[in-house]
Amino acid sequence: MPSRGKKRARGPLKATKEPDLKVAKSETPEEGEVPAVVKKSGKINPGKTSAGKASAEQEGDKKTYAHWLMKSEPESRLEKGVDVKFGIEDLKAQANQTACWDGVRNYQARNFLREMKVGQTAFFYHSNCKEPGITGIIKVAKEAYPDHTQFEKKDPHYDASSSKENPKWWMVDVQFVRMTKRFLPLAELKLHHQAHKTSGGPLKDMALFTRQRLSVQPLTTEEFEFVLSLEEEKPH
DNA sequence: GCCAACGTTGGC
DNA sequence: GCCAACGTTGGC
Repeated sequence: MPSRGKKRARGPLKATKEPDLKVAKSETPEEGEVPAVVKKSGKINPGKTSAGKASAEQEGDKKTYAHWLMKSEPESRLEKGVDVKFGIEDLKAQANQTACWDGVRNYQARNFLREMKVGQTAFFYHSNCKEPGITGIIKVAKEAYPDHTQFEKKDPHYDASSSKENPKWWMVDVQFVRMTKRFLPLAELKLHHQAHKTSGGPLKDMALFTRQRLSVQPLTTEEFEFVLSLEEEKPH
């Protein structure tokens, strides 16, 4: 498997301690949630209901997702002396066209990784590059398990504060499914997002724009299908 | 390369 | 527990 090119790190390499279950902040390890989307049942949380994020959906359960968007950098960039480049071509080059999605160091993204189920599909998004956008489709090949790179001192994503007994960071395996029929540029997606904000269209709340720096994000079925439908359209 | 957005850290 | 300083993400 891949032990080379890796996805992007994201996040603090130094986090000191896991805020475990303390506050209901959205990135709290176990309770992280997507503010824009829904809240969990009335268990923990509150403290301060507030915040206006009134959450949608009902009170009962946490919203679940079947589609995702995962960002990775297709162009070389050194992080602590290690190249973190991992574009879709790099995924295709792996045995079985499968790789582990290591290096995620953001609690909210980590929590989404843990929600993923085998067989679910995700868009492979190229970030921090000449042409940012969606380039292909991948699927979850293995559910979340501890990210080994957090224990490797040489790895750019090493985290001294984590332990094997209680790993802080997780990853999934993903497998290449296909390239999108055409590259779907960020700029084009953004045009739709903007238009949908007024028209109420499917991309009005897309996480790519509302949760800007999140490297692993969920899509609703409506969002996923709308984006897929763009494959058939003319480039914008 | 610049820099806005935003998550994390740590002083108080 | 607030919040300013700091560091990272990632488009442009």
